[in-house]
Amino acid sequence: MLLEGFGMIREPEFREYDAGKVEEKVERFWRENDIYSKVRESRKNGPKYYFLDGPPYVSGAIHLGTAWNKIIKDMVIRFRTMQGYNVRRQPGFDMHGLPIEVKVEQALGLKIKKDIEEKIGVDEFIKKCKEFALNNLKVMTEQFKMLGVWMDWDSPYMTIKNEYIESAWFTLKRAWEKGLLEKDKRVLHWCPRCETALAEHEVRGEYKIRKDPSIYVKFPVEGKDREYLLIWTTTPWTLPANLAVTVHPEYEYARVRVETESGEEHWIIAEALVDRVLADVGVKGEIVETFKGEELEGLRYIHVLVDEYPAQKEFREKYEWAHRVILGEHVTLGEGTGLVHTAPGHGEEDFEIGRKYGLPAYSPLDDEGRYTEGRWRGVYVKDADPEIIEHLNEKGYLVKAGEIEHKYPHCWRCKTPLLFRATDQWFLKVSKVKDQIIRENDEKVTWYPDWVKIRFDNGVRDSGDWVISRQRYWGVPLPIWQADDGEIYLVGSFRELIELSAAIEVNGERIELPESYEEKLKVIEEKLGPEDLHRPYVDAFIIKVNGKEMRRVKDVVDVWFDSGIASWASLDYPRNTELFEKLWPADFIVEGEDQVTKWFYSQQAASVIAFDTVPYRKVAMHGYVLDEKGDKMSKSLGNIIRPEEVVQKEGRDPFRFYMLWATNPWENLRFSWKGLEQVKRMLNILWNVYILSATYMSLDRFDPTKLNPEELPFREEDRWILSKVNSLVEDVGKGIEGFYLSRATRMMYNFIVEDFSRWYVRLIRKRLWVESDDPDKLAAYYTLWKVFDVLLRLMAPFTPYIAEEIYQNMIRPFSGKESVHLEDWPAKDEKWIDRELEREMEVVRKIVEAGSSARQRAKIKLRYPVRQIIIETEDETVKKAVERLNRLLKDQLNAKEVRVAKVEREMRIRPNFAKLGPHFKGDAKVVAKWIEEQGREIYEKLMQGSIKVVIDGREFTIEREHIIVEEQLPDFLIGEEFEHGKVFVDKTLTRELLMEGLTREFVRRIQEMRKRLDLDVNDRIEVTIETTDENRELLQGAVDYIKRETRATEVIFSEAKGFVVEWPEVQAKIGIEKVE
RNA sequence: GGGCCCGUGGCUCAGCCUGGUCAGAGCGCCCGCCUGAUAAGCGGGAGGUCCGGGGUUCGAAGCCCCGCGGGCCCA
Repeated sequence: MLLEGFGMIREPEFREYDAGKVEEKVERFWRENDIYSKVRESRKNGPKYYFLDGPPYVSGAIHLGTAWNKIIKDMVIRFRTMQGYNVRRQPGFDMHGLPIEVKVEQALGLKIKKDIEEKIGVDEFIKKCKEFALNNLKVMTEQFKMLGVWMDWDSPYMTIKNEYIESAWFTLKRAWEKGLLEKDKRVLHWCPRCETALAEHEVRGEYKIRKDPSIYVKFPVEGKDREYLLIWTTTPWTLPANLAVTVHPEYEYARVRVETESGEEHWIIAEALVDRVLADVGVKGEIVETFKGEELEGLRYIHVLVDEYPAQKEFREKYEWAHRVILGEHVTLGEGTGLVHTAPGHGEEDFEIGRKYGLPAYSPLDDEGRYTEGRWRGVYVKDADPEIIEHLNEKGYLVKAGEIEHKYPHCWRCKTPLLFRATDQWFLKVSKVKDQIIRENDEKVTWYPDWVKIRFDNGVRDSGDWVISRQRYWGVPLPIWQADDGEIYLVGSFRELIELSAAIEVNGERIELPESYEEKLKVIEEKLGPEDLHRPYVDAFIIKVNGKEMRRVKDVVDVWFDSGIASWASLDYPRNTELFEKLWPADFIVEGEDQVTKWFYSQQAASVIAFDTVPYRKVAMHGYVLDEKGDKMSKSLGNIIRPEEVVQKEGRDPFRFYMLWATNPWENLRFSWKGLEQVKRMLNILWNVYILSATYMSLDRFDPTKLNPEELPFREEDRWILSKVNSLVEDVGKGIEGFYLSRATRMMYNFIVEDFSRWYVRLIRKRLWVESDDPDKLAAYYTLWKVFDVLLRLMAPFTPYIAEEIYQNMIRPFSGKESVHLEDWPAKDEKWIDRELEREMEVVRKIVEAGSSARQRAKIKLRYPVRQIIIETEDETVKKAVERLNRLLKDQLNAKEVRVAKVEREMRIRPNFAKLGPHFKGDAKVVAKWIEEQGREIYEKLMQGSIKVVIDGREFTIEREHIIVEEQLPDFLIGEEFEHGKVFVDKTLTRELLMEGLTREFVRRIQEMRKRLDLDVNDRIEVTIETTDENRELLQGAVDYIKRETRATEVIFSEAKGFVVEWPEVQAKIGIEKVE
């Protein structure tokens, strides 16, 4: 049975490119035919390619940045798949953490942390968090699908799964066994309202302008009369915890004699800041002496609140370095006095430097930010600020109190100003494996672009230990069990937990567990429920190790640790080992630039701790998406553009291509609707070429499989575009491989617009109009078809929909593949590549461009032929091009003749600096000046060979290339320069040329009129023309031609009849009438 | 304060690694062309201190140094 329309190209379904319609249709096709599964299946036996998705946080909505990220990933995945790899393409989601807790708290109307345990209960709270996370995952999945991203959406990795949490436990246990997990005291951001430590990343971006006190305080130097260290601070409340003053060892410091209200005093200030500080506090003074900061080390001062804080007395006695000047490189001269008030319990740098000098991290605050001792005991620290200032004033230590507006970190959730506070936390001792991380990274990881590696290494070098404990609920529970005597045990798996468990505590009731594993499990399931490694389930377990009972430390793990272990946790390792052994490490990851010191880092840190090596081989970085003006998109600016909006307005393909085209991927992308418009136009042009091709091919029932390309009479332009498309294969491949994505897309863009549509189609148009099965036409068809065959495969990873739609009609009938996405990535076909031809065609285009420009200046429309066009050139390629591609030149320039020749003319001689420079070096200017003074005779001499001249008493040899010749043209020529010479258009209009041009003017207008009447191509007409005698005379000889071209039975010069249009441009009235 | 990146016509970006072809493209603007892809397509033109200042060089958008502005990260 013969199926109509099967096995051949059909009339396209949509005449116009409507991205939405095309995409909807293709989406349906994929779904109904299960193309995605077929693609996966088809590469099942290919070499492994482990792509690892950086898990987006399940915040609920993706933004343009997330979209960009996934678009890049999808493009790479599709590309690698077409290359034959069996790509792991599992998406992931980051689902734990404080952001979700906060959302849930808000939804439940909880105000403070205690509410969670007291009002709702941890169990219920966790349930809600989980619900929330899963729900957002669903929403986001739909959004990603909407972008045409082909990943395994049915089986994403989720950080909340038991297997995943167990993987975290395993990793932490490894760390413990290697001595890389420790409990320690650290200074961290602390929210006094939420009552938890906050991670760095939670504080990031939460620095808000705030008014704070700005005070200068003088610390009396011990044993000196009226001599003080001058310090400046914006946090008076930290003064009770002051333990030292830090100066920079290298800076110059000055002892300044000042006149105060209470008399003459000496202040110590950084020399560079003396003027500014004195002006600021409004005191006159002069420098008495200067010295290096290091000379101040050890100088003791009297603590200004020592009476109010008795603990300070003890410190003074117990610690050698308490209340002394110490040295620190972190001191700057940007603000303050160059002497930094140092409270190790309240500042990160203070803590570090304090530790170096053996000072305690004194931090007399409770969880809610109130002093636990001293004069202001029970007072919230920020409330104490004014009281402390007043008190210092009374004691005479206050030099000046003012206010300052500066950036200060706030809790992103409740907007409370954060405090720095020393607390006990758990750390991964990354500092011990830093060198190993850098070594492994340098050895095994390729970075795109390469300089990101430098940024990364610097980041690693600067990083400290990793605080992984959080005093919260929704996270991986820290698998640390502790006995009353402090002994610690790390549980590495669920099984181990069960094995070690002695009892569980449910609702305050202790239930002893039986001995055997199976029985235990049964009891646990009965009393506690099925395995769920979250709180509060795990909190219930009391384990017995070394004969001691242990309970879990209540903390959860920093959510960044979750994603850090993704490369093995997503493979369910170690609960299942198969995938891990097959796939690990990941071949490729790609994320935004903020991840350099986050996910790129957390992964390497966790991996080196667990496996002594890094978990990925190739890593690429992309930038941020900004708005058109370069501003960040934010709610407050109201400039947010949602991906859905873009997809809906412009379509998925334009969006995708645009995002991979707009800028180098590692730079920030300024999202612009106009740019998107441009990409759409490109796709529209491609579509038009498709419509054109498919329309003709379907009419002719073109079948490339019935042709033998060896026998087709390809013309130069055919061979040229085939060469070009094969070169494109190479360029695009290289672009993707090197992560020069915009290079790849720009190459494609350029090919489609410039080469394929603007040039190739333009050149072959007339060949397509031939009606019979002309081999010349078939060669053009075949060429068009072949270009599509290659081009569509190149485009498939970028614009999967339009590529598919065109493929289905143009290629599938002959390829035996159901989808373009089942095709292999094209291989460059060397035998088609002809660089010489490409160069020559380039020359032709330049000549046509220059010729058109000359024509335009001569005011000769393209419709009017010109007698001749002369190319003047020395370039061999140009000469060959003009010869070989003469037909094209004549055709495109509408010239009777195109040839290479010399044009006689007047000359002016100028020096050629580009050549003079390298030859004469320092003397170039002298020689140039000399040349400028010469006339045309030097040119003639140089045509004979080099000449020797003496300038300023020195001899120089001058060559032809050292001069540039400018010329005066004969009047009938009009010239235009191009890259390798000049193009001259002969303006001479003969009667014949005029006749031809005018005839075409009339034909065109008659055609236009036919179209306005909506006549069928086969309808015959009668033409009547009223025009000037001159025109009539010219047209008389072309009547037959006009009749043929316009399908007219008669062309009569008389009163215009029927449908009449006046054409003032050609001084004529034309009438046409349909002949029945 | 430190590290890395970016700064080219009104706008978005190429070019910079491998110094010399008058500094390129698209959008926008102005002027034309084409009309058998046509509510599309094409050509031409105007428009630039290549962030600023030094330096290297016969010659710098490009290499080096110092600034300025922006981004990310770290302090």
